[in-house]
Amino acid sequence: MELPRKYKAKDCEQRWLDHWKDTNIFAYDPTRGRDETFVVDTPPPTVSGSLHVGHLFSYSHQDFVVRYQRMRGKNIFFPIGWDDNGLPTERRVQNLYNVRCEPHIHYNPDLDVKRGRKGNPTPIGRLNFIELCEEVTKEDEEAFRNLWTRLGLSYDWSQEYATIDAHCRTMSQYSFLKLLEDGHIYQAERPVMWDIGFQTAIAQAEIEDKERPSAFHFLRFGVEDGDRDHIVIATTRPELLASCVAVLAHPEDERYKNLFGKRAITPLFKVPVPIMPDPLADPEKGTGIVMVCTFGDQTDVEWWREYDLPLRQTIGRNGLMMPVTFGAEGWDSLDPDAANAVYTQIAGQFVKKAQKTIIAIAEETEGLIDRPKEPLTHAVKFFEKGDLPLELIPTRQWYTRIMDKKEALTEQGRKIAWRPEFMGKRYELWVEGLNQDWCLSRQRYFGVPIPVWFRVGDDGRALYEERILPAIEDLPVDPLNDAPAGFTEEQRGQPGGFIGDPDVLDTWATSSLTPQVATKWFKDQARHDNLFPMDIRPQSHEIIRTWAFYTIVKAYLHSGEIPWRNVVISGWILDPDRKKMSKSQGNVVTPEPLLDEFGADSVRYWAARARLGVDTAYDELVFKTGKRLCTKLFNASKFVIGRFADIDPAQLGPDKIVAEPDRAIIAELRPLIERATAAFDDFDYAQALSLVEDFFWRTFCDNYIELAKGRTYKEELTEGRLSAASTLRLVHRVLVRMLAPYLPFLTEEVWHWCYTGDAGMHESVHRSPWPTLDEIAAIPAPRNALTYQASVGVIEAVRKAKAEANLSMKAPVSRVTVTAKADAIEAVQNAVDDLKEMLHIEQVEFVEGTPGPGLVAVEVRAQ
RNA sequence: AGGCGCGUAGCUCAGUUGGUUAGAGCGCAUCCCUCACACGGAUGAAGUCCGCGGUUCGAGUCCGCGCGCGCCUACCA
Repeated sequence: MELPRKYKAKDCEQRWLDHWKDTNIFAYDPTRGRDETFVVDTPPPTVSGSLHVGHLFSYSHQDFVVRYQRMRGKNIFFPIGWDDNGLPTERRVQNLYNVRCEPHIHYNPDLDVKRGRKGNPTPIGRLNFIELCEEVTKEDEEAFRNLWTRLGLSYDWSQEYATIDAHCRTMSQYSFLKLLEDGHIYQAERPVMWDIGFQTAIAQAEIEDKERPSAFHFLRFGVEDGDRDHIVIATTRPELLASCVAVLAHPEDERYKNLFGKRAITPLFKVPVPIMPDPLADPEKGTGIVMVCTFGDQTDVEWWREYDLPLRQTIGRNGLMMPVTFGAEGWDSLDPDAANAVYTQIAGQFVKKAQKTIIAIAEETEGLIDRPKEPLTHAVKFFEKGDLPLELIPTRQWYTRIMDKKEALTEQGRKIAWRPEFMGKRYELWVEGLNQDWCLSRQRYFGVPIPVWFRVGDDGRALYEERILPAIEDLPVDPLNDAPAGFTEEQRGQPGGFIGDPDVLDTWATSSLTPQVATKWFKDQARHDNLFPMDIRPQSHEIIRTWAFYTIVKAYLHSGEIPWRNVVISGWILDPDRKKMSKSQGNVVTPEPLLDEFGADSVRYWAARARLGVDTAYDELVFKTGKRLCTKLFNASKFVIGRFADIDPAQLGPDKIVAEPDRAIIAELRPLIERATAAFDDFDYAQALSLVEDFFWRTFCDNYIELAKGRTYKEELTEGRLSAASTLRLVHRVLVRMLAPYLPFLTEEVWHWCYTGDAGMHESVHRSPWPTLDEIAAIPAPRNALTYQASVGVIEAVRKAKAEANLSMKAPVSRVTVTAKADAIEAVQNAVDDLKEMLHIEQVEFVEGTPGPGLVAVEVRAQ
């Protein structure tokens, strides 16, 4: 056999990708039982995001585990999907085509917008917008598919899905209807966390706190019938003054006790509001007395509800101050004209601008500001994808009831094995801190439509209590485009007719169903039952509160089960300064050039070196180390195979391993197999790699091959030569398999040089069995348990002597004296012929004695 | 503010359930072109295992306290 001289990753990668595809070796076999099947719930990456070196990292981690399980004989269910619905895609399309979605515009089948056009955004209809989203999504998916393929991820590509495709829409809508039917979903009109930029409601999981500079403004409020003429209230949001509906202080607060029951008069707007005691008012904060607005924060909402306060909304959905008339119903004022004169100045302004205006007006008004403002920094809630502070805006939204299930959800989390274990804590902490039901509806376009219509009353108004739901077999539906059964499109929006719910579902409403999506759930109940709950969910830690959480919620609500038995958490790739990689910081490393430069195996090696859950600084040296390992494996394999290639395989085998040094190396192999297997069973691929790599390089290449080499050069097929050849073949075949999960391309290449036809092995290394102790059970242990260790002692001593004498390693040595205890002497004697040949020693002398530190003391005399 | 994790050689990190002299890769120094590999090999220098206290015959490993870093959760008067 002619083996290539140098290893070039590129030359073999595409070849094996094609081969694996042709032979379909990664396909799931639905005929096999659950107990012999390993089921993975893969995270569908957001395809509108950029390809990131972190993708290579965490997706490799799944593949190590999966390939190991496959070699353990498991039938692998390893689907992959793409997460494409939602805001990121919408934003990308808006930027790419410079368009704006206007839902009222009709569909234009001939719409032709070009990318990169400058100027004002072109308004286009909803369906056109969705079409563009789908188009972009397709392209993005292709880029991801290419990268995932190049990395050698062993997916069953026939299970591919996209979270916006018809199947996922069906699953997601089915889930919604089921939960609605079971009473877990409800619709309500109430204050909700609202992004004024994207103009949509969002859920608690999408909120991100950011520290922002702000300031306390100390405003004087009037007091009716009081013993004083004013109270001072500290506020960071003076622009909400017009929304003030009450003033609260702690019941025990002596400063304000006597004011409870009286009314305060808001400055500028002169609105009388009640002064009430409430234990939630913190005497330490500000001046200890707080104005309640509709709505400044979550506590305002609670107070508003508890005391049944009026609603005075001033911030609109677009973040502009709404038009308001004082003196009108609900907008009482002691001086409506003055109030309106002030409000007119902020009406229509953006919140932030309105704040400045109000402050300016206040500053000009005599006796309003009590003392200079006090700068401070505080946490402000943002939508994770937005850059404007969230507002609490009363709107009609759909919710999944979860607040009443916190205990049960915590319990579910405890049934799952989190790896590393402490990651389970993050889940529990999140569940503990839940403060609102899951807001499901989004006022967006590219998403799974909420499958609900409402009847329209004779007065032309929507009757939100009179829902029309689709039949399950009609899913997926688009209520804005499809008419419900029994109606015609002409009745849309007409009195006595219907309207479609205009909203789409939170992307997590669909992403939380990836197990059900993959199993096909109610569409193929038998398949679902055979796959669910799944074995593992690999993911990274920042989506514990979203993806893991919501998936656990859905599995619990739908089937009372956990979705998977293990959650396997990958860490993050940080930049070399240990900062998070992000597009905005410009420190993102793109993956393709790395694959080009180092090859997929080397990149995977880099990923494999990181332990589960541990964030890892990006370090190119590790790629180089990976490449070195590949080169070493290539060269060693070429050599090892060359040492026995011309011997009839029938003459080689475990029964031919008779030489003591050979049996010694086999003995070393046992703990390796045991420990690496245990590590892998525990999802600790990094530990397994470290063990295998160390054995391969140090034990096998540096010592054993050198030791046994001499015998393999014998002319005759001596017992010693056959023993060495058999050992090399056996150990090498074990190591290639143990490296296969990490280096799938190179190991497959090497495998095909030699082992594809072996009994008990598979044509592909990736379907061949992971090494077990059974394979070497028949090989007796060496007579002396110290043989390997004592031999290495001699090798190291002689090498050291040669290095210190600046000699070549092949320089001859006339005599070596080994001082050791009797059993170690015997051990060395068992390998002494190999040692002499390897180290070019003429004569070895043994002296029984105490060697000092170590097993053997070695004295070397050069020639 | 609470919770979690981390702190080991110049750098990046291992360290199996507590056990001799704490390891690897990179880097550094010296040497070796040995018929698989110079993308290699040999040898070496280099660590108060963050600090203090405790448990133990024995602690990098277990416990307590402290310091530093990171993350999670909370924090909008």
